Amino acid sequence: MKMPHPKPKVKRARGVKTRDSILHLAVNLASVEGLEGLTIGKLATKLGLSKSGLFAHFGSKEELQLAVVETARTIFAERVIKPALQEKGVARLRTLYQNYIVYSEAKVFPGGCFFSAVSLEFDDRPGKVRDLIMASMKTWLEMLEGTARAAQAMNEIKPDVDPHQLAFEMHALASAANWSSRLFKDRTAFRTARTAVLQRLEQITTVN
Amino acid sequence: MKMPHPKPKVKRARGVKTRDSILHLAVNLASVEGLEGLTIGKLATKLGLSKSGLFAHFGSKEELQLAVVETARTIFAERVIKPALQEKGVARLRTLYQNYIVYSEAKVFPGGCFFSAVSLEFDDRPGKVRDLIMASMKTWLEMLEGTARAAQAMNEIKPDVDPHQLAFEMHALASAANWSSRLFKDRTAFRTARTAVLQRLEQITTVN
DNA sequence: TAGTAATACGAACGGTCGTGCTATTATATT
DNA sequence: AATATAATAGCACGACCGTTCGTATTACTA
Repeated sequence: MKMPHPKPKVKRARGVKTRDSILHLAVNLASVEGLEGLTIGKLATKLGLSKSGLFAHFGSKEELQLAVVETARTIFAERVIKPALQEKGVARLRTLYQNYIVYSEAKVFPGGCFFSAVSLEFDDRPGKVRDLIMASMKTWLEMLEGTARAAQAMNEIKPDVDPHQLAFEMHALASAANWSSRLFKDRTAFRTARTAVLQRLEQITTVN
Repeated sequence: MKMPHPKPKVKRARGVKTRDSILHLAVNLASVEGLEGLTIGKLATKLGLSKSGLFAHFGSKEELQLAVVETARTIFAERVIKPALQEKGVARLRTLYQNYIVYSEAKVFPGGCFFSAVSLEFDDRPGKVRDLIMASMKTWLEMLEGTARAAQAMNEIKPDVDPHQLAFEMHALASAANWSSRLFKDRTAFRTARTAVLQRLEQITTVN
């Protein structure tokens, strides 16, 4: 039985790096032009790669799209969800919302919220990509709803409030801010959306 | 000087009819697959026309897209706005909202709200198509805002309410209902959105 | 009935798409 | 240094895209 040296830290490094650079360009591009607007040739040209070389990293366009959505998911979690987990109760809810607005407004993706852009694009294209987008959005909505429910259990939100309803409204206002800012190229929508949610929360919270 | 007979009622009838049938198919298709997903060849095949014959009606794909948006605009006005004009004050506002929900839920377009589908698709593609979509949505939002303002002038809405803010919120909730119903294929979102708006209106109206 | 527009068709164009094959280069292991 | 393996390039394919052009068909006019 052979007993080789313990595997050195990295076995393969070159491929992972280019793969990452591909995905980061792709996710930015997709937020602007959509997941279907993504083109293997265009990506390759912009990165100074060959079409086939880039293609080999994924094996199919669908796999590329899936990887792009996963990348966006990670970034979203890092930027919006994770920082809010340090808070509790209604403060966490407020922070989640605030983080989403900032994530959209600060152009973490140049085309605004990645998921707003692609979820309407793929809502009628059955397949793995649609499923993954759908699951991502479900996770987000459930995060809002669960947080609201927890805050309610802590008596920070009035008991007659429906957490599902509240989550829906918060998401609606946040999305609309993103939508308005994209279509009309004005940033005032973020403030309008923030005003709406603050007002709504004031009505239903028991603490400030 | 010649004095010809008065022009007969219709000079050209054949072309207009096929053009209409093209546009009605195209607007339905576009609500599902987007304006860029529209393909002249696909349209022609589905209608039993030749690609070039269909193309001749518009001269370019952009012109086709513009005509499609105009068609959608007309249908939207007919279905959502026009019937509400018989009402006044806050009743008109309620009817506008209700009509939008029904328009989305009843699948006037098979892909849900046409403008929700295409406005995010074209928000980063400068050109006449984007401008037309933008103008359409602006008209809609101003319709909501103007109606709210009029209702306020009639003392049916409390004076401290910002009509712009209210219009934004109503549109946000309506869009989110459309979005949720499309992505998750569930119809409960329409009820959730309706609940939210009714509740909101109850807070700020002075009449029932 | 002849002539003239309006419509529609068929074939072809240059381009770009995703994808497969084969060769070549760069890295890692022996 | 030799070799195995992973990463990238080159090239070609069939399909479909929007668009053009010349021609045939249809309908209206004179």
